[in-house]
Amino acid sequence: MNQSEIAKAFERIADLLEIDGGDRFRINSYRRISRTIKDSTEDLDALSKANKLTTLPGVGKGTAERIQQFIETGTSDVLQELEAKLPPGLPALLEIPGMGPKKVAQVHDTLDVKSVDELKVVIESGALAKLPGLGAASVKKIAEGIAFLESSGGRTPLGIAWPMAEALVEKVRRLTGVRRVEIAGSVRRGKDTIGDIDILCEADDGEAIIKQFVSFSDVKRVLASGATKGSVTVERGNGKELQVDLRVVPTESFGAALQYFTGSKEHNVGLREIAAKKKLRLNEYGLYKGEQSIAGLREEDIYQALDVSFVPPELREDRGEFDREANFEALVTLADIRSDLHMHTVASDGKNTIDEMAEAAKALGYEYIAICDHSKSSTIANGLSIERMQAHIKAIREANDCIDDITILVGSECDILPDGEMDYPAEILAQCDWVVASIHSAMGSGGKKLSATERTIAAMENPYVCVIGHPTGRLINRRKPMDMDMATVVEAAKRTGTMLEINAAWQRLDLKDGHVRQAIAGGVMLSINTDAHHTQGFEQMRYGIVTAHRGGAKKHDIANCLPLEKLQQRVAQKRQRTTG
DNA sequence: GCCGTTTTCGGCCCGACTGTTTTCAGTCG
Repeated sequence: MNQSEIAKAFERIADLLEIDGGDRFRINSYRRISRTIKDSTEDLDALSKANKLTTLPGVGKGTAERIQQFIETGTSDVLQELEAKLPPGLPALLEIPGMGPKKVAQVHDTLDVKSVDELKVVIESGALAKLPGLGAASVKKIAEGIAFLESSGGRTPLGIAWPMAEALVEKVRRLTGVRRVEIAGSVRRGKDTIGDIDILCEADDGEAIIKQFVSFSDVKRVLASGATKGSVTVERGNGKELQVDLRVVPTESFGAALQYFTGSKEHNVGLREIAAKKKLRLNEYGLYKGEQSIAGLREEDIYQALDVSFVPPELREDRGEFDREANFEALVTLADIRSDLHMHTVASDGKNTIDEMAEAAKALGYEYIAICDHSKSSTIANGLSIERMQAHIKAIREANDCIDDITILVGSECDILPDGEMDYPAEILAQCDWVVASIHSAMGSGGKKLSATERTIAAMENPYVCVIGHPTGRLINRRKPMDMDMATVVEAAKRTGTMLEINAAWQRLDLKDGHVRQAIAGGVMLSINTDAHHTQGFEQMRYGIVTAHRGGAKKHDIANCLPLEKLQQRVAQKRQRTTG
């Protein structure tokens, strides 16, 4: 059983235990353990063998034994007991808005409902509405919950949700009486996928604002409409719906409310525990000593009053951000970015010319860029044959000679072939200033071929390979990451002096946040690139930046924050080291 | 289940909303 499977197993234990009416603190403990395992960058197997599992926060003797059991046997006594008692489809019922553990247990115990489909049947037959404590309104809510679940299509990619949130913020900002509007929730935290959009608004007459909000033209359904909170769904494409919550608060609570509604829930629990230890109470209206508010106007004031560092939104996930020595001040910013080191032109599958890409990059204030068109094996992407590549190299050099104030580097996004060889011979790669090596084919390679990890390491051994492009190959909601041993990849990257890419395209965000953390901990340099296929593609840099933030990346961890000469030195160093 | 500069046992975050009740349990964030 791998790490993420074990994390899911603990989540399942928690779900089943909750339906079974178990102790809520014990349930909470299992959920916390699931998250700890999911987020852990340490190798669970190694920790287990070294008897060091209990060094993980929230993991005691009992859990350590259970983890060991999962690793060795793929299950555990606790899980087996619960699964023997409750049908496997029950936890899925918890996903339905309006259905909690108590109602799930109730429909199972009284109506023998074991799945979402069986729940639909008892809704239709009217049996559900006859249960004690469940009236027509509750049943309607559950039916709508099922409909929403089926139409929502899971979580929304950040690249869709963020622009939508910005557009909604602008609409709210124009309403009369609105003083301030901010995006909160997981969009503000820059998570790669979003459950719903949260917007916070400062105004006096909440009811009037909410009324206008729920009647916006793009609203499909109104879920709630009160004096301080409105909840609606909007279309997000393909007939899918996305929930949007708007909350209206007074000036003196805006900071506290922004902190509260930004979350994450786990971060907030941690912060409130810190408050409780100081005999203070923290809620969405402020930080209170008895009845007296001691902070609430600004978000920063809350953290300061609790004597912890102000935590950037992207790092509010209860992953150790309250540590005393945490230093968030130097996190990389968009202004630190001097270049984009992965982009395509019309030579392969891009939409713009070398000149157009360079001019657009210059307009963004970049100092240098690397043109990285596809190599010969990427035939679908119109990859360049050796002859075309030779001509392309010449064209890039000429374009560079004709433009001022920006340097255009000759680059290539060169395929890593199934046998681990590069798609171009050394003579071609040696003519490049910058080589991105990527896997585009045989991603689920099995049989005699090398594993994704082995292919990646083989590429890193090549002296001309500067960076591994979109290392895991995932496409959010569309393609799973390749089965890759990131600890081994990070170690090899460090050893060979190869960088790893944070591909900023919102469909990828690859490396993802946890891997970014892992790479930085391993002393590996990263490069945040947009993989732009047209000039507007450069705008995706911000998705890469927030992903880097979530991994705790500082300016000095990012290659494209370096002055050009420093970057060139690094490239030269690797060539010397591995060739010579 | 875990955990300890108030604790090795008794705690473990906070409030709003909703629906079905007549004082609150369940759900949600």
